[in-house]
Amino acid sequence: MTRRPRSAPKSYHHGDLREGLVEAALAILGRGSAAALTLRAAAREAGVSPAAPYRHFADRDALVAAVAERGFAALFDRMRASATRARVSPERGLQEIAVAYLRFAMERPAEYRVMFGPELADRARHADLQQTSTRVFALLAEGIAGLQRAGRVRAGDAHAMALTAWALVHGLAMLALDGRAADGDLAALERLGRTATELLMFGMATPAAAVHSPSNTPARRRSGARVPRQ
Amino acid sequence: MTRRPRSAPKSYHHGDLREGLVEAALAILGRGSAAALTLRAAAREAGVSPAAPYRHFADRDALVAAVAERGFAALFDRMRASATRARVSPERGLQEIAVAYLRFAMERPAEYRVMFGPELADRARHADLQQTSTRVFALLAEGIAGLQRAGRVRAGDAHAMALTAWALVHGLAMLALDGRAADGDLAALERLGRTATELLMFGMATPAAAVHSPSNTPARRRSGARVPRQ
DNA sequence: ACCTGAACACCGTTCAAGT
DNA sequence: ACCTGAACACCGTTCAAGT
Repeated sequence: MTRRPRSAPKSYHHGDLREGLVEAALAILGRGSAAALTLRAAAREAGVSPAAPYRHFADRDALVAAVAERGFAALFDRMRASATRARVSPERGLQEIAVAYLRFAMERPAEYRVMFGPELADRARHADLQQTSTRVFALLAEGIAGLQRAGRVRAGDAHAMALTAWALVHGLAMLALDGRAADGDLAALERLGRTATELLMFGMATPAAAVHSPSNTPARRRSGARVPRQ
Repeated sequence: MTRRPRSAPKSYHHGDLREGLVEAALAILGRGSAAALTLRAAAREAGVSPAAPYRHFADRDALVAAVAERGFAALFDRMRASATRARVSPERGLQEIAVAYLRFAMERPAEYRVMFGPELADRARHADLQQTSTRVFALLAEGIAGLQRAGRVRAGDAHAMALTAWALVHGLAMLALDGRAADGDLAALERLGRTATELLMFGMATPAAAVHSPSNTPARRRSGARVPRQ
């Protein structure tokens, strides 16, 4: 958001260079890997000199952050659309959010990698990015809070639960992009995503163990009524 | 593994240059970020010319792969030690594996990032890395298979379950390194890790919902007896 | 067999200069 | 106000040459 502070001044020969550089970066990511995304390559793609980007971005990381922010905004839209589409059951809705997330990662792998790449390790530098990525998390947290209100998810720290859900899908996405899961097969990854979210919803433990085992009862109680704040 | 094919020939002025370069790389990662790890910097640190590394590594990515392989080996040792230490209950053992994993990521953040970085996207190029990282996964898969044999974890695809567990802790580690979880506080991350693994073990659903809700029953059945292979 | 020195193309970034 | 041209330090990589 806040792409430009004031009105859009169609400066620069071809329009808005800041926008043009982000588009160029997305094009580079779309056809290559994250390593190909250099400031100079983006400038070339946009048809300007290597120094021109510095009028609009403090450094290379700032361009990367802008691209990542675009990515999070697109991911947010996908997730929300998917959630409102799947009105079968609340649980199903959360599951479809996860599937939409994984689909995004598989369709735009280089862009997804950049969204979580080391360039943005100190995220305080990029306020817009921080804000947009937080919206993705908020979507998950709201979904879980809604399930709690509906009595479908146990009481407890919705924040910790949402982080757990995010970690799960993000981890699956990364393992898939690394070729460690689903082997590049989108349908397989979607199945794995549904399985994983079901496991998170209903647990891996046998129903008998969850009820009778002495070692499980306290753990279960802790993860329920008073999940520790993180 | 297979650090050197034949006997260790103490060539190069200071010993074994291949080994020296890996040590240098680890030192660089230990005091800086992943961006500081360049071939030339590693060569400088090892006291050789910029071209010398090419006697031992095909390119920069090969050095990164060797460093990552070290990381996975160290992570494997930590996880296994932690699992054998926590002999309280099998579930507890799995939980302690997760905590050991998260602790490793927090203690060696740059190294952890390199282990999952984009440089190693095509992992087929680095057979040793592939093999060692697979051992980490196998440790999780064996732990879950053991829980299944003990009747503590429901029957189903142990491979999918292990991938789910790995995705969860890997996702938590990444979110923590990105400052999105636990805010740099190791103790908070350990709590979050225990909470998350408990949620995966016992589920987020209310016990009532898991048993009575009509929409959950088929889902539960699917995630249990015959989890789809991925 | 292993390393050095020099070189090439490329990158991030800066800065004076142009319009 | 925005962009160009030239420059600097740095990087990955190659290759002839040294020992």
